[in-house]
Amino acid sequence: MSGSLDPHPSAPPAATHLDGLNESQLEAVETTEGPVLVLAGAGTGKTRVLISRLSHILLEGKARPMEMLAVTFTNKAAREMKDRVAGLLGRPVEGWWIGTFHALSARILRSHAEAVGLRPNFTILDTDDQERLLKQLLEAEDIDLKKWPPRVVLGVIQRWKDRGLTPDKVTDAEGSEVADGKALVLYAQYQERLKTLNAVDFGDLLLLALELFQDNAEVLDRYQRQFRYILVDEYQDTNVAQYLWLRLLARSHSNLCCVGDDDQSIYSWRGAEVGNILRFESDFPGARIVRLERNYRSTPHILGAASGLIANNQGRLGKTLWTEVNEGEKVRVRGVWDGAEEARLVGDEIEALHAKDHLLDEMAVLVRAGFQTREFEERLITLGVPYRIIGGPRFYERMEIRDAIAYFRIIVQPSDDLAFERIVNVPRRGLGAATLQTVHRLARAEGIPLTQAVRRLIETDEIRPRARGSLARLMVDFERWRSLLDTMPHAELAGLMLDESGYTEMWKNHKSIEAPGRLDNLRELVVALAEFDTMGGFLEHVSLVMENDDQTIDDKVNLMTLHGAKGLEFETVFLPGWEEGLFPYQRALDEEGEKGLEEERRLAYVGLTRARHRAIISFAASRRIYNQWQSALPSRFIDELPADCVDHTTEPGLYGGQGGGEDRSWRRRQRAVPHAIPLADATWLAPPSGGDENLATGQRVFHQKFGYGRIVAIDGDKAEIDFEKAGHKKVMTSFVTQA
DNA sequence: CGAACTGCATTTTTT
DNA sequence: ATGCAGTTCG
Repeated sequence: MSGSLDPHPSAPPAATHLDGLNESQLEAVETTEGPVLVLAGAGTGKTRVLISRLSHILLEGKARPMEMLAVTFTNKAAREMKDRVAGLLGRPVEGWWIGTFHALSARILRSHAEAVGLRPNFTILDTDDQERLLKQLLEAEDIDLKKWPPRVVLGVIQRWKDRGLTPDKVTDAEGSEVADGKALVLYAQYQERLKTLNAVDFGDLLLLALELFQDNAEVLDRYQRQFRYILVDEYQDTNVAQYLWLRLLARSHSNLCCVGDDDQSIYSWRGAEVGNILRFESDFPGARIVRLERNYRSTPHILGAASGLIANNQGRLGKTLWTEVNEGEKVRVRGVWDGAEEARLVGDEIEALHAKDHLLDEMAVLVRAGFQTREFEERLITLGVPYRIIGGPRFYERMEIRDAIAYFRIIVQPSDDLAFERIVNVPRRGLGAATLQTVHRLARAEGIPLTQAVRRLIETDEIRPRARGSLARLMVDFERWRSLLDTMPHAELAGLMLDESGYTEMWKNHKSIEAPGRLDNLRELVVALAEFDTMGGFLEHVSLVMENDDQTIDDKVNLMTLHGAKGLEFETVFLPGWEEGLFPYQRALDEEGEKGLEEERRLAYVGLTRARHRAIISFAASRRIYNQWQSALPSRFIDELPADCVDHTTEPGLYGGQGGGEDRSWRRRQRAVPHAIPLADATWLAPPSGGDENLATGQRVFHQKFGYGRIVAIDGDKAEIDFEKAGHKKVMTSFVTQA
């Protein structure tokens, strides 16, 4: 999925689906039979190949759309593929199987739910549900939640699932030190609970599909016959379960085309196995390997720097990227004193480029970790340069959306205990821990869903009359809503539920700056719902597909993590924070050793290869982390960049060096006397305080984050401001400008 | 039941 | 520093 931000400007437009492809691209497209591994280096036109290949198979009449399976990792990539094939063919493609591993698995499982012990309306749990469920199990096992937080144990279970291991396949020794040695028991219990809840988690989608194929020869046979051509994008990101899934489906004909780049494998921490791509040839005998090495994106210096860097990794399949372009700037490497100065440097460069009519959209600041964006945000706000942050919380992860969805879920699937627990006392219905415990006890004793337990309890006087009344009313509501499911349009029903339950009311009465936004989100949710045929279909969409769609097309600087930048490209890329400990990240080194280092290096490679014309790397001598000043050494990755591709300068005057190509005197000194400088005093280098000195009470001002407002009071460098949209806030005066 | 307090960690992220 | 989560107190 090459740059939704900029689709290959240098590749010539194609008149037909094969026009303009180079020799190896053509080979990748035309080798339709048998296993093919396309090693697609960064910027080598991978997306074009994918699109052309799919079109080619369709146009050659080798398969109908429904006989083609195209697997991606993200919904975004799937959508892009769909759209671009449609664009190439000049018509939408109906009925083909394109989607993420998870979405495709879910689709298959819905048709064969009974075969794996589920009912077809099974729920797909989100992370929040999973953690709450596991927490209950941990508590029941008397495990210290401080020592073993649910998310850690869940992580262990997920890694097992990534490797295709059901509880019966895990060796006892594994995870024996996790959760007092009970990790495996917990895993089994967890799976048990999911079955009872008629629910699956993301890992299960893969695992159960695998189980379905393995245990039901006729089902597997059916899908093997149906999917005559299989295409996989980002193969280096597949985990073991996904690999097994593919291998089963491709077994009969082996018309399997995997596209990927081992040098861009940056997701091992979430189960991806580079080994899958490295082993492709032996896994699929007779496989054809096609290397895409001609780069259409970057200048030779950028490519040279990236290639030189990645050459330090062992066990690569190996590619040599080349380009016909032969001019361009060297990669700039710049040392600065601290993070603030780094932000100033980047900000100034952005302003300078912008002044020369470069689009802000074409510039990106790529950081190792999310918290690093803050310094740049602050600087850009001060400069009044618009920016956007890519990444961050997703729509369906917001509290109000999850709550609303829990209401929908409990209607569609009465046994969804997790949904019930989530909203039983939201809004407040006077149902406290005591009441819920009674409900739980009965449900557990009888092995029945919570709602059913509630139904029984309200017939008795086991619970206090107040709570009993509340629960009775809630049950009546559920029943009524459920009865409307068939007759009322579900968007309407959704709105009705949110109103009648008091949920919208709750946010209307909530006096916080977020409340109006939350109500907006709820409205948006209901609108989105209207586009689906059924409530169930919508829930599937929400759990598998829904994403941030604030794809505003304003001209803004892009701030994101290196991970978030994969697949994108920009004219200018800033790569700050190249310091030992931060990048490569210390923790990756501690936890994964050499493997961790290599993945960090791949991350650096990904970062560099995002740039078309300009890459600017920077590092700071001292950085404040968790309010502690730490001195830092330049990243080892900087040393690994070939000297002739790089223009290494330091701040003139600051370090005694006069800039200029190979000046390393600054580094030598740092190495000689690390930690020698009392860094806590480094604040003298901070930017001159405050922006606008003319601010006064009553003044109307603008703030990048909060919008327009009026100053109520000024206290030193802080001002209290009543914002029109965001409410009352205390902000630094340097962040506001006169409106 | 809700507000205040304390302790704690604090990469990367998709489905 | 900061924010979050879990706990404790009123």
